[in-house]
Amino acid sequence: MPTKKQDQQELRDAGLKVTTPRVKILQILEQHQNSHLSAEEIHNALLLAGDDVGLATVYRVLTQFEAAGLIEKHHFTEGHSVFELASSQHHDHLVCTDCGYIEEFHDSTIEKQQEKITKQLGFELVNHSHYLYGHCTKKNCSQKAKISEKTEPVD
Amino acid sequence: MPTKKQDQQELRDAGLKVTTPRVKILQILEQHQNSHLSAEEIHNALLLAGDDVGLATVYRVLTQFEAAGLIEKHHFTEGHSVFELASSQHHDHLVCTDCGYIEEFHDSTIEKQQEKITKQLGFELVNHSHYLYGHCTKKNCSQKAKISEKTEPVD
DNA sequence: CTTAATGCAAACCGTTTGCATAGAT
DNA sequence: ATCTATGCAAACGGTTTGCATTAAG
Repeated sequence: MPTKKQDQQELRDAGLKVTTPRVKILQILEQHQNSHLSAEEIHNALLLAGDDVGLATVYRVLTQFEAAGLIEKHHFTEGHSVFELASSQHHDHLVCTDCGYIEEFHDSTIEKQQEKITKQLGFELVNHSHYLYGHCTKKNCSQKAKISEKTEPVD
Repeated sequence: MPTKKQDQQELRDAGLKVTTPRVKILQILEQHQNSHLSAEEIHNALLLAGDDVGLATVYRVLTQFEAAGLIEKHHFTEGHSVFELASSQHHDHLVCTDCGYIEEFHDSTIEKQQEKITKQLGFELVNHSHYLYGHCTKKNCSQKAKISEKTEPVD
């Protein structure tokens, strides 16, 4: 986990002024390296930690972080953005539609195919978004599913 | 292009009552087979054709069509859904970030890799969403980009 | 005739923005 | 001291919903 000094330097390196909200938000993201947090979740985490940052500021800071390449924004589900610290190695996501569990993957075959397809169709590839949706086999998955099922009995 | 009778039968086969809005919307989608229309674009097309269907109905019908498997919903850009008639063969999309031009592609190597990855990580694959973003080389691409720039004076 | 579909307007919800104030350099 | 960042509340934009009305079977 980076120190506060390191965080401050990271912000400066990204061309951003060091402000309390920016440092706090960066810390939250670092403390949840393996999660994918929404703006509201980050906001709640800040409040829990006793840091009164406005939700609008959270959105503004996240936008700046993304522009600076510090974080990545994803859209696992429609109408809901989540964020994660940009990692050195690119990866895509596998999402369990029952419990929301996220697995990250990197597949060089797919990465190469994407380039190939794009070139073939006369495009220059810049970006991609690739999500796989399915059912995971974690032992606590069905439990979670039951809890979140509001409508019907599971069997 | 299917006849009105065929459209009506298609609706019945999908388990939907035959109503004017549903037939009209199905027709719009058929007339734009190669496009990817937003709810609002469909609504405008209806109005242009002299059919007064409410926007709320357009959304409701599209939701039903999707549930019935008649159409697919896509999210090329955040906060904006587009729809296309479900085609017999699965495909993914390549999007030009300059002019919005969409190219469809199917790649069996990628499809297989997806299954492989999913299985390997202990998931059962149900769905995926895969968008490639880049610059196309159509001769009218840059023009279109200029036209769609809202920031500059039009005259 | 009964039940489901539509139109309208209001609600929704995640996100953005205007403006006055606080804070960083 | 200057200029940018923040907080708040209000606006936004695509989508959904409640309710009275209309149309399908």
